[in-house]
Amino acid sequence: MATGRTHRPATRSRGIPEATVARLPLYLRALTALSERSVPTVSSEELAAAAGVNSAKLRKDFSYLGSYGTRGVGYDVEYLVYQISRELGLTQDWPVVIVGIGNLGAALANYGGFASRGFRVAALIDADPAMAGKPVAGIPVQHTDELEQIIQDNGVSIGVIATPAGAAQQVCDRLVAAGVTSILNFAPTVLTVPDGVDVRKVDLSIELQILAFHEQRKAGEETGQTGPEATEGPAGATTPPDRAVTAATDRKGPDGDVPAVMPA
Amino acid sequence: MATGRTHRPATRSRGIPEATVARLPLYLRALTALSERSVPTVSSEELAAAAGVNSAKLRKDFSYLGSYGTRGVGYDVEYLVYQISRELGLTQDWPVVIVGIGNLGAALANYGGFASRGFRVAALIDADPAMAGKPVAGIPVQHTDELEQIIQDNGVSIGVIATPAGAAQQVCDRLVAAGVTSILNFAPTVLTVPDGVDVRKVDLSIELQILAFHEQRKAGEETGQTGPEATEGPAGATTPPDRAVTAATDRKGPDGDVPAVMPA
DNA sequence: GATTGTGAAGCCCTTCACAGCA
DNA sequence: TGCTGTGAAGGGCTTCACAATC
Repeated sequence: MATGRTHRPATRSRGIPEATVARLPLYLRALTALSERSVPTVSSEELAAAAGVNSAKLRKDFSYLGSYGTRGVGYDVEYLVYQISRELGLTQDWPVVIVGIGNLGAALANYGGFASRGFRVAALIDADPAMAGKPVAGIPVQHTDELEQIIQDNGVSIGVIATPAGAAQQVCDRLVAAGVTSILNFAPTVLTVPDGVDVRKVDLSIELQILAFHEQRKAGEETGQTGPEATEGPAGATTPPDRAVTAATDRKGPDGDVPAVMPA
Repeated sequence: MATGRTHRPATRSRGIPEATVARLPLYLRALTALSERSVPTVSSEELAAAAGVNSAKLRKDFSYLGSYGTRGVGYDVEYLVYQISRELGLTQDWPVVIVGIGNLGAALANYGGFASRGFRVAALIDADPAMAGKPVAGIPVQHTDELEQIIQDNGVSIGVIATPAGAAQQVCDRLVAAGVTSILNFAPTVLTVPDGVDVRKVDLSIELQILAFHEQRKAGEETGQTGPEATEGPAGATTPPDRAVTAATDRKGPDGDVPAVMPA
């Protein structure tokens, strides 16, 4: 998963666990696909397979929403689509602004998955005056100066930040001051927000780094190595820290088997 | 955070918890920033603040890597940067291919965060013949026909899928058959892969849906409502399911207090 | 007979609080 | 004295397994 969690410890609103909330969109997508194929009912086993989870988890998740299934039969697809949509708040219209219309911002503006889920791109905002008026995904880009006005005029409560890291906090502050209370952050920065504002973060390079970790592990297993400790010291590393090769003491890895260099 | 977890139950490689692995990139980014400002040492408290976590968690995380700090002093920034980089496997070069060069694929190709972390975009691949040869982010796009050859020639083990949902599984199969063992999936589909292949998923619309859930909750609290149950029935909903308004039985929400309609 | 809904058990992760060390 | 490293406690999520229900 991309990363992001809120600063607040997990509101756990009305008893629905965060982990369950995070899976509801998955179920919804699988159900929508079934609905389009006019499938009337589905069992927890089938739906779980389509959503990529196990069936016990799915049933437990649904139990937090209520008793929406029929024993011996399964779940009514249309009914469940509606219940989940309602629970997620997708039965209402959510105007969204995207700030930072670079490659990523444009990709987001063009992303069909938003409109089909009750999200409406109310405005695209960029700091570059040259962008102003240029249409992206059929929507003219507006200048950052108008940010506050746009938020208020459209009653926007969700903002998407796709600016460079350096501008993110400032944009965030302005969004929050103007009334936005939920932020989806694509900039590689930790945003500071007041209580009551939710931030979720999507970090492209973090996901790759997690994959690299496991990939490295696989390579090690193949050759009988136990892990990165096997490649000892900074020699051959792409970023050897010079300060690290000064004093040497007995530093231990978690297995206590590999001495390493120590900082001065 | 984006979502994605692997199908396999959490490799927990060499005793480092998944949750810790997922935070290492955050620490690394914060440390890199300190390093650029030539800060020599940092305490768990300071670093935790910069990374957006609490200090106990950070110390616990680092304890899985080894004893890399100095009591009474803190952590040596350069040394820690190196240790974490090594643990994540970033001291080696990871050639990556991006498949699907639409808006998102182009954004990814241009994303600086990759190159600076040991990831090298080895090739851009697209199914559209008209794209072939066109440079994106300075790299000429190649046609899907050459996928297998590219993977093998470059020893690629990590693939990024940024195609439409319909093409994702097929691309995934070909990547895996050609030798890719880690996949970062941006397409809104559940990918099926053989054992030994890791998949992480980043889903843009899912993140927004999770925000909408909490946003709705906030709105409910303000007006004294308890939650979505307060708006009863499909009336006024954007997607009212017709099948849902036929038979009515005593359906209960989790609090057992709100009757709802039921499928036929 | 089939499938849901759910207590109970187990696991993993977070947080606490303090011993250990520089 | 100050800060790390970590056992222990606590909490949340997943999984099991079966009673309840159609």
